[in-house]
Amino acid sequence: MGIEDHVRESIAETLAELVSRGELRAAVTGAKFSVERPKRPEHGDVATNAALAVQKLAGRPPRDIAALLAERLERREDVASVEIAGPGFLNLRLKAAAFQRIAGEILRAGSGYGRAPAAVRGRAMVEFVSANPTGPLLISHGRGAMVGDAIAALMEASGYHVNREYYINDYGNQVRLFAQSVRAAAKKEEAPEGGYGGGYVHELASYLALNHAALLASGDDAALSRLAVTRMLDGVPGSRELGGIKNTLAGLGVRFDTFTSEDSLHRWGKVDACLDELERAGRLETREGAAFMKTVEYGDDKDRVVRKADGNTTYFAADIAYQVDKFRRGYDHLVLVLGADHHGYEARLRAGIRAFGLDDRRFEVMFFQLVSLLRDGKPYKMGKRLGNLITIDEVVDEIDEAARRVGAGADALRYFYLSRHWNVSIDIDIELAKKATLENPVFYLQMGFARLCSILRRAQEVFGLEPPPFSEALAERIAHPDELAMLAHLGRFPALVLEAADAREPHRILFFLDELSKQFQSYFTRLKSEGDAILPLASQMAEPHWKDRWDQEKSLARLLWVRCIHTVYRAGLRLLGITAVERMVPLAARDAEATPELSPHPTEPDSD
RNA sequence: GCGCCUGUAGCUCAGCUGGAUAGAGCGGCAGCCUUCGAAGCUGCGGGUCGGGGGUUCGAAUCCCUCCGGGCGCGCCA
Repeated sequence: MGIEDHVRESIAETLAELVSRGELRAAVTGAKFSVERPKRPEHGDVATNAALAVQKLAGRPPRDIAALLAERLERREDVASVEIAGPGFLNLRLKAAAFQRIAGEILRAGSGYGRAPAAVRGRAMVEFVSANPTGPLLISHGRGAMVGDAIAALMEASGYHVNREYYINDYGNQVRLFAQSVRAAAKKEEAPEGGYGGGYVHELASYLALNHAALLASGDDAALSRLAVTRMLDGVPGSRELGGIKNTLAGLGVRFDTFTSEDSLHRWGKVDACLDELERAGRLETREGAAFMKTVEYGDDKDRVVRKADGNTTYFAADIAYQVDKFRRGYDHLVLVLGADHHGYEARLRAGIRAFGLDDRRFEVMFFQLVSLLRDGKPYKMGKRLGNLITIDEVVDEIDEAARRVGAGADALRYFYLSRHWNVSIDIDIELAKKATLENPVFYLQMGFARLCSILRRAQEVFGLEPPPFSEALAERIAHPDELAMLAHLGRFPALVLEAADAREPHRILFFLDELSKQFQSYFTRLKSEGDAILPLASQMAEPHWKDRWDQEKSLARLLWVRCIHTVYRAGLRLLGITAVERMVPLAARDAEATPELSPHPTEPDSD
């Protein structure tokens, strides 16, 4: 439990005491109030508006209530002093023990710190990406992938059982057109009207010409489109340009539990069954030969066609069948991550769900805004493979190469995609993402973690010291104001994970880590300017009898504290899916021309 | 025209679901540091929170209205 939660509990108890003594009305016990770490140090370690928040329920002036609360709070174990400020704020100063206790909580929980017990909040499905399998993943799909994955991870950490699903749009006109485009390319003909062009179509065509010539010649569109879709998803052997959507996603660290095919919904008769059900319920109406679903009755702005005059069902019909099927598969909660250009869909989907008597409060749609790429502040221009469209693979490869690390591109994209709320549009500058300098926030964040690792490594290698287990005696030596402030920050992590999960806002975790990183850097510099250090410096060890002057207990206490930061830092990075790099590439090696090949950097096993 | 998103420092964005003198990064200026790991640290300057009205002890946050930007409004998927 973080500092704020402890204090909140104390205040709630104190309010209850005051009620039982007849000082306040009973109504105040349920009141909401804020407890926060104030921005200004003169407002104490924690501040609360409790007296202001309950004034109406109590029917007394806030400063009177504040005085009652202050008098009693001051007697509590962790509280050093209480001050009444302004209209009735309470500013509390806490004893060091309140902060030190957090270290014990972190070390006891280890890598599970901040995670709720598994699967206590029910089953959720997060559907994301679901890009048409008629082309490689583009840069804007990447945002959906990262946002969806991070939201799924957050929901898991907050106690949901989460299933990650990709819906494959492998039915209907688009895939038929795709197959026809591939066949045309194989014959060196123009793509059909509204069909697909681009280098990858030709590459796929020549692969099929070599390996499936008969099928190409057959005129069997259905079989050809099934094969073409499979190759788009799984890739064409030996082709980087057609590496496959699933491999692109794997390279981004995004894994799906299930892939559901639209075509299979049709084959299993789920779409027809869904329409029959609507028909029987009187939700359909035939107009000019087409079947309309009366979605207006459920809040849509116009009725929608579900079966066209030619007898074919629409995409919308399949989508309703799909959402309903998700609920029937037993999910309590559906999350759908879509690009902003799909927002027109929400009302009709919601209407469809309600038409089936399902509670659409259990259906959530998140529309992420679009992404544009820059190079040195100017619009990105690269290969003409897809005209102006940029694939994720291209960008990932370029960053991996610059950093000489497989995974660097994925980390950079994760960072930039998750560093902003998903409802604002973003620009990503690929030149910035490639830099190994302070300007690049991804580098800063990963370096911060590597430095913590390095301190722990040095402790072990030079001094044979492991971070010790938690003990109160040792924790009492964690006394530097910056150290205590950082413990308070770390203690907020579990509550933050819950807040971020419930708000579906991964960027909060990222901001937390940036702040953590900055705090440590600031501490580290300050410590040095105070002539202090976590471990003896090389210059000190050069002096005779240096060991006699070394306060080893203090070093141990600080190692314990560093271990806490390390634990939370790693947990945060893992939630975001950013690699916790234990050692950065040495600059010398980076500059050397001798090591052109890319290799993943060895990381130590997770020992939290 | 209607619907969704959005407008906060020169730029890019946070702002803990209504709290105190609105924050961070980058950029600018002034000092300091030269390393337990290389991202340095500290301070300063920078704001009608798009405009106007309302709700209340209190509004960047909630409501109304106007203005600007993005996206969407197919018997396409």
